[in-house]
Formats: sequence, C-alpha cells, structure tokens
Amino acid sequence: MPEGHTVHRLARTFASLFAGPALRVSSPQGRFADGAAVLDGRRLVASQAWGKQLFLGFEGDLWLRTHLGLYGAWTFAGAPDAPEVVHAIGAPRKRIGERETTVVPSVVDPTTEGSTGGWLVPSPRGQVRVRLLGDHAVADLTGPTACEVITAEEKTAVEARLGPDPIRDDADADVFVARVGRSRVTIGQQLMDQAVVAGVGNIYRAEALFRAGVDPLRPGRDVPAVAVRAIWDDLVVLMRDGADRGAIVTTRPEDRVPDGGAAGPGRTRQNTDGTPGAVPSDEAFYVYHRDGLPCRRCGAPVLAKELAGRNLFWCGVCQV
DNA sequence: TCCAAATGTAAAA
DNA sequence: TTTACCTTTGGAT
Repeated sequence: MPEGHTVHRLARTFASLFAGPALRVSSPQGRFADGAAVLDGRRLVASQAWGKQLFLGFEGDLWLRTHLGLYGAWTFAGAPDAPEVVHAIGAPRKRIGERETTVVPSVVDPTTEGSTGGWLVPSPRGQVRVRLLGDHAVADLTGPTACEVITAEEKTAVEARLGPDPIRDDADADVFVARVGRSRVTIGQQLMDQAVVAGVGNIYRAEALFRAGVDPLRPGRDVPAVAVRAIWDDLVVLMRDGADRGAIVTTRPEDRVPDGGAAGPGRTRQNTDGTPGAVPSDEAFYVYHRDGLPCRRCGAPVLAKELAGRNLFWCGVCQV
C-alpha cells in the first residue's frame, strides 16, 4: 500500500476538493451500498489521516474510515475549475501521463450528466467501492482493505490502537522511543507495527534503517535510545517530504546515481508520476528493491530476505 | 490469456 | 506463521 505520506496527501486533497457542499455518495460496485446510502447528501466537514487510516468526517458525526491495504487506490477527476486536481493517489497502479488525459473524459456517467454544471463526470472504471461526487470533482475508491461508516467513538477506538504518526503535529516521539526500547522484537519488525509507529511501511522501514546505519534484525532493546530517536526524527523529515512531494525519496542528491537499468524495468514502478523534475524511481531509494545491486555507499551487494511475510532490504556492511 | 507481484492487515491455525 | 482478502498491472506465455 501507499504508506502514511500518501494518506496524508489524500486527507489534504479531500479537504480542498470536497469540503463544503453536500456530496453524492454511491457504490458503483455495490459492495458499499448501505454505507453509501447513509452518507449520501451529507456535507464533508473534516478530513484527517492517522498513519494509513483515512477518516472523512460527515455532518451528523459520522465518519467514513478507509484503509487502502496493499493495493487500494483513490482516483480523482476534476472539473476544469477545480481548485486542485489529483488524478490518482494510491498504489500499485501506474498513472504516468494521466495528468492530462482525464480532464475531458471519453466516457461520461449518464446518471450524473447534466447535473454538474456542464462538467463531464467520467464513468467509474473498474471495481469502484465508493464514489464521492462534489461540485468540482469526483473521487473513486478501488480495492480498499477497509471501508466503513463509523461513529466518533469507534474512530477514537481505532486511533487508540495506533502508535504516534511522524507526520502529525500531535505525535509523541518519546512514546515511540520507549516502546521500541522495551521490546526484544527486531527494530525492523517494530517499524512495521502500526501500534509502534503509524504510517511507516516497507519502503520507509528499509530506507530509514539504512540512513540510520542500523541493522533491521537487531532487537529493539539493543538499539541505543539516541539512535531510535534519530530514526524518528528522520522519519518526520522523510515522511513529511513524501506527503508534500507525492512520492518517497530518501536518497541525498549526491547519492543519486542511476542504476543504468540494472534493476530492470518495473522494480520500483509505482513511485513517481513522471512529473518533470521528479527524482526517477531508480534513484530514489538506497536499498528498497535493490537486492543484488551495489550499495550506494559502500558498493557491497544489497541484501534481501523475507521477514514476517514481507521483503526486507538492507546493506550488511553499512547497517550494524 | 495467464500469472505473479505490490508501499497491507486481520484472522485462523 | 500461514492463509485469506481486496484489485490492477506488466511481463511472460
């Protein structure tokens, strides 16, 4: 899934595109028909992210909680006068070049045609669980692992299970540092535990540990507290940058040497949208999906192994 | 046309 | 620790 930075980006996008007027909420696919009926016609009054959870607040104290899971995605289309148009946020789907293609959709949703001030609303593509339609934009959700209407109390309960989120201003770094140091579970596994730190995924895990020079397999309690704190501080910088940029980039400019295609096409295919000036995906990471390639720092081959069902990447020389 | 992979998590065993 | 689930995509067949 998109990691926490993507979800924060989504929260901002919903606030700017949909806050205000009553929304039409539907479930083209049908699997969220009941929830959509409950929300239809209500105004969006809040848009929040905590880790990988997105909470859209509707009048009447109801919240739409969505989680993109491994391959969920939101796809947006906007009217020409929309304040901001983001055509696709999520993963894994390649959207290179679509920035220009969805402005004038070739297929128009007949049920909404003529009711949106002349703006042509595209028909849902694929298995769209939820569609939010506002005055200036439409958002379609596909493939989520969670999509439900909850109360404020239920939202609080979900948040109570999450660790601090480095992107949020209210995050408490001390909680993270203390928890990591209390457990013998490896630092690599703890970083993927949303109860320890919310929003970190497989890429930020691998990259933050490389930048800190910490072996992912070291027990959390054996990592010096100052090093754990440094990892937190780095995550704050990296993840906030990711939310602003719309892509994960962890390499410093001086380390950005292309791999000459050695990684092969498609290794890191969904990180960037092809925006001019963006850091190419084969220069964006130190170790993620670079197993077998030389470490950007020391030249030793990057290592990989499966840990708790996820691929772990690291440099055995730089990370001790 | 088929199949594996993907920035994930919860439940079952 | 294994399985199930949700969906799209690109490369192989």
